[in-house]
Amino acid sequence: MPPDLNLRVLPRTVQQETVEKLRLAIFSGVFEPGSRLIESQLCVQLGISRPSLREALRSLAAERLIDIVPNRGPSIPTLTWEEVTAIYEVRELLEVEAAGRCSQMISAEQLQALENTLHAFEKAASSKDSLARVTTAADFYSVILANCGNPILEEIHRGLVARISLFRSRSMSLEGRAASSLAEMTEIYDAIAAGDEKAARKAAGKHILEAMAATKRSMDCAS
Amino acid sequence: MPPDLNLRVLPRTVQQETVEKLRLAIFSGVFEPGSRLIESQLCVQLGISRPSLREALRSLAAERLIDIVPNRGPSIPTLTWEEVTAIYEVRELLEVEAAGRCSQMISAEQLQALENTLHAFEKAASSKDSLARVTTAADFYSVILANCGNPILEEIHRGLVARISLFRSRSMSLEGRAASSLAEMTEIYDAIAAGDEKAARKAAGKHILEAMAATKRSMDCAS
DNA sequence: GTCAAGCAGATTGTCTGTCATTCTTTCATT
DNA sequence: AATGAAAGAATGACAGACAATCTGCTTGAC
Repeated sequence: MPPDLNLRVLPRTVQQETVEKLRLAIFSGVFEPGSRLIESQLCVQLGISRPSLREALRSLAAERLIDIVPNRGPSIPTLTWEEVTAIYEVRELLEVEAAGRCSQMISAEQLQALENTLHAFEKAASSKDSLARVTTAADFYSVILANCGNPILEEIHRGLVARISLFRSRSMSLEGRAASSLAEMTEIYDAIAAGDEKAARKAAGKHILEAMAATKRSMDCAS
Repeated sequence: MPPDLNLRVLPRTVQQETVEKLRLAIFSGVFEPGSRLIESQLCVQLGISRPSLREALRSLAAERLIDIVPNRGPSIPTLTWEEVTAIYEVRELLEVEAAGRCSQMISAEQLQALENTLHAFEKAASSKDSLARVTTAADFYSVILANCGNPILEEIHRGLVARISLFRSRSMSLEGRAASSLAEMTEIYDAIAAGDEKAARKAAGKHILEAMAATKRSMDCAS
């Protein structure tokens, strides 16, 4: 018998669902950055009690998806360019490593899955659905991170990407960014498919730098 | 006037203090790995109400310092060797990068602070206080991470180190580990003081690998 | 007219108490 | 000895309440 067979059926608690709902809401930009979240309002909107909501908010605060200031309550963080840069820099570290490892150990089946996400992004890139562009691009990374052999790397990467999801959707909407992004991602895929670790790392690094530059352009426009 | 001068006096809430108390308790091994935390017991011990405690527990769960299974409640995670390895591997990524950056940008003042932590560890290494050995070693890294120019790197590193604090204290108690650890840390310090980025990265990488090997030895002993 | 002081409403921090649901353990039965 | 059921324990969730704090607005003074 496998030692840690995880057959336990996890009942979904109100708190859990609330965390996920709010996380999704934050991703999709329902809340303006800097805006405050009023507990009583959220309770009504979500149809839950205050204790359950507050527990969910503490989880999100620990993930850095919201800020909580004592006696002022939760609010959506307003990231500065410095913070966004810092996040991109760590993402670069993680993704380069993950792409390199992935190229050495990915299975044929998972490689096929990676190709599928790439095609999905290709389709989304030529469409007008900006949300689809971001999610399909995220799926592409997810497959890479899931096949790098290090679950911690994956977990931390997911947390970082979540924190800058808004900026990613903005930069992905820039003229021509989706197209060049597709080219860079294809390069990463080709290197991984060829099992070329060095090329995979290089392509992943280049992709992040381009994404960071695009984000900066979009931030300059906005401000 | 500085734009984001942070003068706000942060009132300490019960929830916050509870998180810190519990975090410290987990670090110092008050709870056995795998043991369950009973809400009602903790409430009495900490002198707080259940809602406040539950909020604190959600924060700790998001930090991965405890596990919470629906309808079973919180417990101290039991890390497998695979997970510990994964954490060490990411730590290596982060610390090597941080040491390299630090060597290029640390101020004279902070370099002095780094030297002080090294001396503090030297003193602790020759003593019998195993807790002091771990905390002073952690202080040494903290200074490096605080001076790498990337607060996100620092934040994530802190989170990872927290998750394996128990293992670190165990491995640091191994015969001779403190001494060799001191030698490796001195090497890191010298490279940073000399502004030699390549040497700093190399020394930091070597130190982590040694620490990981020591942890593995201590885990093999225990099991 | 402008600025400061103070007041009222809104919001959060925290607690008590309650109840249903789910686990855990013990005990009895086969 | 293995199975099954029942009692006890613990968690998930809610409602309600009250003090402390913050926010914005009105009032008053210069």
